Amino acid sequence: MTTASKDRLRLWLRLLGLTRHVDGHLRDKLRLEFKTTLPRFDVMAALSRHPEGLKMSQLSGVLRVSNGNVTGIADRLAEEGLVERVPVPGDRRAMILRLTAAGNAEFAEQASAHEGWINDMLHGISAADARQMAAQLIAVAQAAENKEELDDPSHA
Amino acid sequence: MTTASKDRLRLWLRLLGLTRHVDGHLRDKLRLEFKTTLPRFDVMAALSRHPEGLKMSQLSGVLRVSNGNVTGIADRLAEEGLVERVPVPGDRRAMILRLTAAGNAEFAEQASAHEGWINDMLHGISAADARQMAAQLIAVAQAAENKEELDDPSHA
DNA sequence: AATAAATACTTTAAGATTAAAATATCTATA
DNA sequence: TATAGATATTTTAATCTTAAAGTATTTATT
Repeated sequence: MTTASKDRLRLWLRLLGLTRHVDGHLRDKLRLEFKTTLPRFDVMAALSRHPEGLKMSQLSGVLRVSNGNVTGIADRLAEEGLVERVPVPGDRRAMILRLTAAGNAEFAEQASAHEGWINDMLHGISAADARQMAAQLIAVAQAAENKEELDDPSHA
Repeated sequence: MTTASKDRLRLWLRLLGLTRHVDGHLRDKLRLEFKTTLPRFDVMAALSRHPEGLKMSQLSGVLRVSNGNVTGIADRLAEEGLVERVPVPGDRRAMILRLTAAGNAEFAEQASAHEGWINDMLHGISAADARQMAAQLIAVAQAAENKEELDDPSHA
């Protein structure tokens, strides 16, 4: 292919390498320090942003994972008393998932540690550089999404 | 925490968001166009860079995944005749995994498509910007790794 | 040579993930 | 009011993933 194509491929491999590295470190930390996993953390983080809870389908939408996936994670979190399923008045098909008091307390500790781990790992980047790179990544992501709309107008 | 810490956290979330987006798209494409998966592609890509083959342990080292993980993927690729296990002369514990002729041919097609998909998705970035960002990411990754050595000198 | 320790790989158990099928319920239409 | 279609969730089957345990073989020590 073109050299531009190779440059973009190399960028992707760097992006993937760094993300996997940080991601793996976060998983290790969550396992060792909190006996939990990143998917569980992600579910609790989403619920934490919505104290009134989220319907299962909203949750899988926010997290961009399948419905069935959330079912299993919610089951295990509920077993431990960290989340609870609440019926939705007026719609017996739906269930709202929300953090329990215990879940809220547990997540507060995890979230604080999580921010600290990332701050440690990315400490080599100044705040200004972090903001600049984040802005650049937004532009990249938008370019990627625009491309997909051209390919598949159903998402437009 | 500090605002710098929040800036780094936001950068991480952007990085993760873009990576997951591209990653998901690649998985979809591999499934729909080649009836395969990213882990299988990764194994074949590693073997493609080593035509003489790799020992199972070398392969899991290169891919940074567990030994048992590679066993299962190799089993399925071998069933389809894309890779083969070759005994290592002088060490009956070890096995070398390498692409078959069919595996080589199949991977050549997949790799070419793969580069094209990434080029399409990242088309919004100029070649120069791609090189610049890749360099920046290398610096970030190195900073992250140096930090870990300070924490855990066993990796030094 | 015998045995202890290390190495290479596979197996197992548990969770994560998806697509597709199955259930249950709701909504709209005939 | 039937009933057909849509929606919300769970279940199922397959793959991926890891840590830990298990098997086989090699290497080092006594």
